[in-house]
Amino acid sequence: MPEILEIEYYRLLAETALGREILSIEADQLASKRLETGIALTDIFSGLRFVAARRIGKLLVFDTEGPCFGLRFGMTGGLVVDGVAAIKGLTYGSESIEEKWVRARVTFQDGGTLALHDPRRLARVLVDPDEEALGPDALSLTLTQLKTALKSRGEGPALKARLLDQSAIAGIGNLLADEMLWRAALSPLRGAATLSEPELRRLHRHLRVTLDELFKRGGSHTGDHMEARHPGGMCPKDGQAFFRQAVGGRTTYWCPKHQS
DNA sequence: AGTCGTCCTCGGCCGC
DNA sequence: TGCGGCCGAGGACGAC
Repeated sequence: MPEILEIEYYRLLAETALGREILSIEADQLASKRLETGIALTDIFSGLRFVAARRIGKLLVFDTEGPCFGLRFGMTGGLVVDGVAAIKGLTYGSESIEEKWVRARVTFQDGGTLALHDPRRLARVLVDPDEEALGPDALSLTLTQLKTALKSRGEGPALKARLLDQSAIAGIGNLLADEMLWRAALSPLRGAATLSEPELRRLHRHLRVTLDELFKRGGSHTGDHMEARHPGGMCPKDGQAFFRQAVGGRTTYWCPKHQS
C-alpha cells in the first residue's frame, strides 16, 4: 500500500507533469467524493499548469497559479504519467495497470495524461486540500517534533496508534510503523507518552534509518520484518513467534520477546 | 481524547 | 481440477 515512500516516488514522477497546460480533468464519483458538488474539475483547472509537485505525508499536492490540486492514494492508489507508472506494483494492489481502474485523469494540451489508478477505490481527488490538518512530515521529522507528536495528558494512545495518526506525524502507514517499532525494540502497545528520553532518541533514530533504507530499497514493503509478516511468522531477530493483533485498528505483527 | 466501524474492491484461500 | 463464496487488507473519516 502506498505510504510516505511510495508517495515520494509518485512526487518524483509527477515532476514530469509540471509546466504543461491542462486541458481537462475527469474523476469518477467516488474519487470526487470529497469535492464540492456541481463544480467540474475541468472548469477549475482548464488552462492552468501545475507549477510544483509537493508532498506532505501521504498527500500529493500540485500547485497551480490558481487552486491546488490534491491526490490521496488510499490503499491501492498509484500514479501514471504519460502511460508510465511510478512503481510496478503495490503489496496489496494489482501488478497490472488497467484502464478500468483509472479513477481520475488529467489531460494536458500536449496530449499527455496524468492518471490516478486505484483498483480498490479508496483514493480521492481534492481541491485545495487541508494541509494544516497534517502533522510534520515523517521524512524530515526532528527529535523535537517526535516528542511533541507523542505528548499526551496521560499515557496517551497506543504508541503505534499515534504513529499512524496523520495529524500527529504525516506519512507513516501500517507497514512502516511495524518495521520501525520492531527495529527500535518498542512495543506497539506502549502508551505514546510513556517513552523515556533514551527511548525517544532510539525511536527517532530508527524512524529516520527505516525511512532512509526502505526508500533506497524500493518501498515500505521492503522492511526486514516483512518476511515474518504472516500468521505463524517468527521474529527474524530472535526466532520468537510474532504476535498478531489489531493495534490502532490495524493488523499488527510484533515480537513479544524483544519489543517492550 | 481515543477507539471503532465503515467505505470499497480484489486477491487469496477455504471447502465441496 | 474447478468453482463459488467468504474474509481480510489498507488509509481516512465520521460516529460515539
